[in-house]
Amino acid sequence: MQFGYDVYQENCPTRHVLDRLGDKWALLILDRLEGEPVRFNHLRRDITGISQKVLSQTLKKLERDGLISRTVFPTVPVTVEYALTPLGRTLGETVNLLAHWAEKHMDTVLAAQQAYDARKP
Amino acid sequence: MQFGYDVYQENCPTRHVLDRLGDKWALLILDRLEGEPVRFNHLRRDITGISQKVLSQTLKKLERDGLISRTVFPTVPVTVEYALTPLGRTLGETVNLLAHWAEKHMDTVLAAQQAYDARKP
DNA sequence: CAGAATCCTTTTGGATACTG
DNA sequence: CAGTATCCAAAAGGATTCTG
Repeated sequence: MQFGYDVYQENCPTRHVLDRLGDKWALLILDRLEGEPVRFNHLRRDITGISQKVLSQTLKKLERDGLISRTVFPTVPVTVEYALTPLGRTLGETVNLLAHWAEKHMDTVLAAQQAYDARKP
Repeated sequence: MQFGYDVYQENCPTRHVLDRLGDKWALLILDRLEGEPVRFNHLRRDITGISQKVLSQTLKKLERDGLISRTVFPTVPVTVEYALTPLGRTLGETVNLLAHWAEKHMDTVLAAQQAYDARKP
């Protein structure tokens, strides 16, 4: 099955969704949130290389899309937990397939890259 | 199932693969190439909004990863066909699931966005 | 037809400092 | 702890021109 024709057109709502998924950090965050809820700085430590600014922005987008929830606990200092919503959980299963593909075919991709670079240096 | 722990670390090869998939155009191109091979300008016309430069760059990356093939026909003027490789075809199935998710849950996401914007104007 | 090259604008992202 | 605000460097992207 392919996308319907209109998905290739601009301003198609599905394109907006794909734009969001087409974010290297979003996929990693969604995957990380499977299992238990995770606090902000915990995410920041776990997902190496993401800056605090970009993490903050990405979480906000995912929350806006209804994929993750943000829960504030009135401790001192304040604690914030991020978790997948039911909607986010349905997407998580799909993301896992992507992750599984990546792990399974990673070696093949790397070999293809090296072959390509050898052909076109 | 989640990613292995190392996937969250920088310079993990799986991250490189996910970076490539985390490209809004790559997903659309992979999907469009299911079915028959497609020529450059045909892709350009079908995938509305992509510039010739970005299409060219994206195709090159996908070819380097071994996901698509590029075949040159010595016509005048020259004709170039892009198609999924067997490897690309295995990924295509996963991409379809993502596309299917997007089409199915698009309305829910849009509603979540409007609710979010209403809460935080 | 299928691009490469160039230029220039827009976006993105990192570093730093500050706040409830 | 969990961010926001600001400034600046880097990268991505569009428009245009040119070519085998």
